[in-house]
Amino acid sequence: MTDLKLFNSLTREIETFTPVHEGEARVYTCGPTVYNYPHIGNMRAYVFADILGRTLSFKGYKLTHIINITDVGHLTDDADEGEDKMEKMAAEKAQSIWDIARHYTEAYWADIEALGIRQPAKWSVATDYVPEMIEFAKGIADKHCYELDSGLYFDTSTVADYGRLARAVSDEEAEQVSRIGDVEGKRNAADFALWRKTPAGEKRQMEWDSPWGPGAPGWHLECSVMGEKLLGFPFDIHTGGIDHREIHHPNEIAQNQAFAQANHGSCCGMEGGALDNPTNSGANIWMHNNFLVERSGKMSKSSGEFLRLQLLIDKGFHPHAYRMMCLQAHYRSELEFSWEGLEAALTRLKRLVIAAARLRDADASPVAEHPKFAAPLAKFEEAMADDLNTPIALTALEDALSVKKVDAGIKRAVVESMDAVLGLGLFDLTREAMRIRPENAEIIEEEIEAALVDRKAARAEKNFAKSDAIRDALAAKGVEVMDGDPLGWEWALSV
RNA sequence: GGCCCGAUGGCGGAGUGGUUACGCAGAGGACUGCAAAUCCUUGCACGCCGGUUCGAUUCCGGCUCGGGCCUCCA
Repeated sequence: MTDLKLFNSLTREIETFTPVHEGEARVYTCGPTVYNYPHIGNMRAYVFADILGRTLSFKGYKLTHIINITDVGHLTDDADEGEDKMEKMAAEKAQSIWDIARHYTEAYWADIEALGIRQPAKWSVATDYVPEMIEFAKGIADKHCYELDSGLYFDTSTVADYGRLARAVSDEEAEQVSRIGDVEGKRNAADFALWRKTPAGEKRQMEWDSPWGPGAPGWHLECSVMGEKLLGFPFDIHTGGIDHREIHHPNEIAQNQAFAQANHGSCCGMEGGALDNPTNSGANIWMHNNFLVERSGKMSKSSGEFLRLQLLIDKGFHPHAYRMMCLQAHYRSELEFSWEGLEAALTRLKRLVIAAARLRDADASPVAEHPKFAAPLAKFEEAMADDLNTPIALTALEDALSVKKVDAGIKRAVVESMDAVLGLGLFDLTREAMRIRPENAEIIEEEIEAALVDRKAARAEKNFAKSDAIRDALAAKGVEVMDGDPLGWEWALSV
């Protein structure tokens, strides 16, 4: 089998995947902060992580995948002060912060399921790990941290190669032009809080006691702690959105370096914990998916249409159309979102489902070495092994489906094996299920079926004027009639 | 101001030092009462200026334009 090659953001190079533990793959994915609904741009990260996990499984590795749920700790505005996002939303909604977290976690999980994303081994919830975070912070506090009125801060000058992941330049080299008011007393502009003290006289909904007083953990601590607790240092792959490459992950790496120095005397075997050896970062490979963008700029929750997955469904799109859209682009490329593009993805998906349906009655045979499938299978494997090149893998799938004069059982087995990696669910989807009623549809299915009965009668009498009138009337309400198709009719999407 | 990325046909989007994927849309055909759906076939592109090279869309430099990050964000 072809070696799996993955792009490591830390080295900025394609590397061959070599597991830390023989036959295993341990993956940590930065998950959502559950203070609001996820938009479809957020979800690209989890489609990507899912594809990575499926590929590792396909390659035969025993996968342990962790996705965290951040239900504490992120602020609304500047680096270390300002309102907590969670607390702010709780106040706005006049709900308990815990209710807010549960509500948005469930909304996120609904999207995960709708997109056919496999369940991770564990959803790790940040607030379940606060004692461990405090222990972690205590362990590195002496050598790497200092205390200010607002919290416990990490001194980024105490670890080697700070900011390597982001290709950041150090304070001395760069004229820091900060757009934010800095926290008084910080030793380096990049220093960040491990523990945020609750201001005197205030009481937060979420706060814990600590050696530094009551407060809440800093935003970067949870991932270091949960990664180490659940997967061990070093683990194999850490994923997240490309935005994490600049701040969150460099800080996480700095914490990991400090942790390893404190616990092992050196960082995972390397003196000084230099990042020339990625192992010292806590994970061997750091992977980042690029953004989904739209003409108006980055996905936004505050301006314009809030692009939730549910909005796509309300407009008549099956959620897997969005998955298809993601798969058509490489995860490291920006992907342009448009409704037209989503329609194109839906059409492509429908045609694949139709092709798969023709194999539905065939029993999947073992994927015997069949000469006609050798090329598509090889193309598929090479594409996925080449840093998860799903756009090419998709064409291999289509190549396999278009092989002529071949046993359907074998074809089904080949297609299933590919779809297990891409996760489109071709044999579980039906065209009927993909015929989603747009929220603004002016007609219900019963009326359509009734009209089609009348139309059929008119056609039998060769009263084409009448049958065409019925068809036009349906078309006016967004229904497309398809005589030669078993499905009979379809919503004509227009967004 | 600093760091970084991108520019491929109508749209989306791969990839490559020499024959330039694929999808959607378009065109033609089969099928249909006519359409639609489906199937088959198919036209169309590598931002600009230099350089390296026998040869560049692909490598290098410059330019223009666009975008991201430097503040929580997938």
